[in-house]
Amino acid sequence: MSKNKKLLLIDGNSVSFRAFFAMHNVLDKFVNGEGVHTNALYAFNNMLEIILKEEQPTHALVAFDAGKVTFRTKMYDDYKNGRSKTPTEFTEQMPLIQDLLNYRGMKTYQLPDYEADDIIGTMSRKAQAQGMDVTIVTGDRDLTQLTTDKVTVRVNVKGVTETESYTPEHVKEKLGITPEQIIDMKGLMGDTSDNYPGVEKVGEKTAIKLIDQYGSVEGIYEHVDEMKKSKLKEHLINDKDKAFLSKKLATIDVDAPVDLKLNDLEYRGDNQEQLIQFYQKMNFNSFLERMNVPLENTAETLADIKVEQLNSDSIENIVKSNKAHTLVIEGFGENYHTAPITGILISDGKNYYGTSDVSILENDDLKRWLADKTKEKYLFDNKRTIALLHRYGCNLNGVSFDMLLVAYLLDTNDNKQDIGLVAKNYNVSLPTEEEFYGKGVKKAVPEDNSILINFIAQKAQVIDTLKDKMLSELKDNDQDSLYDEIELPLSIVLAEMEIKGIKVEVSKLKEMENTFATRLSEIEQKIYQEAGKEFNINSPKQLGVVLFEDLKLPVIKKTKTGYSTSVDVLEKLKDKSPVVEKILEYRQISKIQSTYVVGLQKFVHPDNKIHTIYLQTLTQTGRLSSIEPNLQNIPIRIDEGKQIRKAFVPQHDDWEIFSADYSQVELRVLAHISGDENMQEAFKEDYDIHAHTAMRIFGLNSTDEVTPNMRRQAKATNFGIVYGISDYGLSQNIGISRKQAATFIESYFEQYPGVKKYMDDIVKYARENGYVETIMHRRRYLPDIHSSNFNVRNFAQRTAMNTPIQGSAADIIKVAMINMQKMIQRENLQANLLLQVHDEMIFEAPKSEIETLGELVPSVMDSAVKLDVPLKVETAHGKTWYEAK
DNA sequence: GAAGTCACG
DNA sequence: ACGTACGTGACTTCT
Repeated sequence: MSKNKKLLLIDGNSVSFRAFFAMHNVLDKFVNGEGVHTNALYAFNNMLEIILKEEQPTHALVAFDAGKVTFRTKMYDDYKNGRSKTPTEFTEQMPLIQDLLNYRGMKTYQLPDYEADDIIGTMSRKAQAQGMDVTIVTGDRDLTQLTTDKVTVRVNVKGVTETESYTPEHVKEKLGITPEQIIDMKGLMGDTSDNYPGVEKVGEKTAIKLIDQYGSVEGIYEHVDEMKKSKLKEHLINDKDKAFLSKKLATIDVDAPVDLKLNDLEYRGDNQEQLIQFYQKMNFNSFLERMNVPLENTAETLADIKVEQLNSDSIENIVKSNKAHTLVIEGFGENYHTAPITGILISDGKNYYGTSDVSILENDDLKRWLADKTKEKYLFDNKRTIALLHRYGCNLNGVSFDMLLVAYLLDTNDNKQDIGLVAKNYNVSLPTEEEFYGKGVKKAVPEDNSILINFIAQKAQVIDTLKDKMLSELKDNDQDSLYDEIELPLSIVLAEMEIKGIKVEVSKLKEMENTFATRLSEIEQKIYQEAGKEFNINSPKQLGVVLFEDLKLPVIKKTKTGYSTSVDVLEKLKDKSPVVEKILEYRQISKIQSTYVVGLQKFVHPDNKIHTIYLQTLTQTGRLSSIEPNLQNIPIRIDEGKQIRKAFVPQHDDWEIFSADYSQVELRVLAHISGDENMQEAFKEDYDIHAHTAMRIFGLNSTDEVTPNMRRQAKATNFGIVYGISDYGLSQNIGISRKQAATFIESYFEQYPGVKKYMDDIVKYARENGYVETIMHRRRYLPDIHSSNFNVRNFAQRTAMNTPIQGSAADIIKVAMINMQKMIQRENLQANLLLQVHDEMIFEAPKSEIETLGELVPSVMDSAVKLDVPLKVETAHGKTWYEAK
């Protein structure tokens, strides 16, 4: 017996729309030869590949909406009104999607006056009546009302390649109602995106409760008089007409005049020849590869690169050439401060010279060429390359193209330090580091040397191939000066900081290790006594049992896996049992001990210094991050932890540590970009900003009346604003009620109306453009701003508010770092910039230079950029990092 | 490798 | 009605 027939129905409009936003961040990378965008087309096809493989349909249909006017708009004028207009980058792709479906052998259909839903509903019932199985694919959850034993609805989640399958059981499980009752639910709650009302104050939860009790909208109104007097009852009665209208609007027509026969929908697969031509026109290399079509310009040719030996003869050619060269210095191992160089490759785009004999780096001509800033070079990861070469006694200058930096600026999600991954985004195939070297225990350099050299030659070719395209994208985004004047010069500054390193007194750490060890075992014994047994205090699981089962303390918060034992919980239990305080103390000390006192020692090199690695291309906002070890989170807030800073010292006796930090930089940035006059005035007059805020939001006449508690609350509110405020978040942070927090926020926005306007405008900007920007045009794409999920969307909105603030502050200090390094050279100082911690710079310098730095550093920092408010800088110095604060 | 916790701005 | 602050990295436990 042959397998059962299966009909695949796709909601063309909703899936295309989701496909568009799923790949919105790569919009400009997906353009065909005629300048038409292809991102939605590409994502749609990806989805098709997966669905066709999984479903193996015998019949298929893709339904589209016919136009703006439908029987629903005739019923209700405002149906789907007020939607923001569809971007032209999207509409221009719709004909292409139709073409694609045609070549893939799938029937498409639309019907005047009806929406795609109705076509799908009607055909699903026809197919079901003939005993066929049906799968519906859509981005619209409302279609789950069509679910039956024979009909499965797959709704796109997170982009289009993943779906959630709805069967009647799954609907029941998720919502607690039957598929048929979904229209009752929609009738009661309405739909904001389709713009119909429902009953006031009734959302999903209330709607489901009512349906559970009365079965349907009709059932509810039969019994509405019996209901207890309540606001809900009033709303139900007032909005009765709306409920019935909305139910009608939500109902998919399963009997639309569709003139299609099931036989017309038989699916016979791709029209290979036309599809290949189409893919070629769209530059869809990855799909071509999957069809085993040889490509003109990628993998096959890359593998065939002829590499000549890099030796003194070839170096002669390189040195006398005036062409730009691509440079690959391959290191093996994660941390490039210790990793050996395993291969070197230089190419002028035509000839490839490579070797794994590192002694070539002793060649003076090569050394001179590398250091010559008039010899232009392209590479991937400037900072890493400088650091690797430095350990082999070579300097590097003249780099104009760093593919890693450019990729990150174009899209902060391209932040993996892996050229293979970046290449993939441009449809160029190159193995990733993991694919080439393997992972885990299998990770190794290939025994056959020529394989390695060939790999790094491929890297060089990819850099060369993509350079012009990436640089022109950069220009289109107006990001060329961010790259030329900030990120590229910064990569050199950071390399110098990492290479210089900061000196650490290991003896000091050893001393602390002993003290803390004794103290820890003392606390440990006391905790065991109180608990009445020995257990692993570091295990949240075991600790949870002791606190909440043995000692029966009240459970404040739960995690996915059990009881929460985090600080805020323990703080609330402090007065319930003396053991809680000891546990807090134990946690604090043991954190300091393991992460810092013991942890840092592992990173001290033979030169008695720690050489961190700054990740310049990781964060979504433009900040740096620091790893192996992280020197941006050395304790300061509590004194026991702050002691760690006594181990950080200058590299010479008679030198000091000097630190300089921006005061309130993020709020100043906010005052600048929001243009809020009241906040700008506060900074121009150099008021205490938190006290000033307190005075305003508490309606006082002068800052003299501000109590410390008011100032604390105002400070928290200022932070909250920067983070993209929510009343709940603020209430949790300062321990007030949610209502009070809401009042704070409300009066905050009254006092700083410009800030309110900024928050509204930036979210709107993100919705319209798909990204937000800093003052230096650093971009962050926010595809989630269009999410139908409330939480996901809200998170994206807060991010839209926060990123320009945090990111612009990051821009500012980056400029200051570059200018500072120039200043040190110009003034011929011995001082070294060692660390950056987001809003501060830490230097070491001879004592004799401290006074000069005290003048120079603040002036360089506060003039880094010109804002509408002044920047303020505070400095300190001392024998150790501890004292320089 | 995920989850929980906690260090920093 | 929904469930929260923004951005990071490292250590420990446990599956």
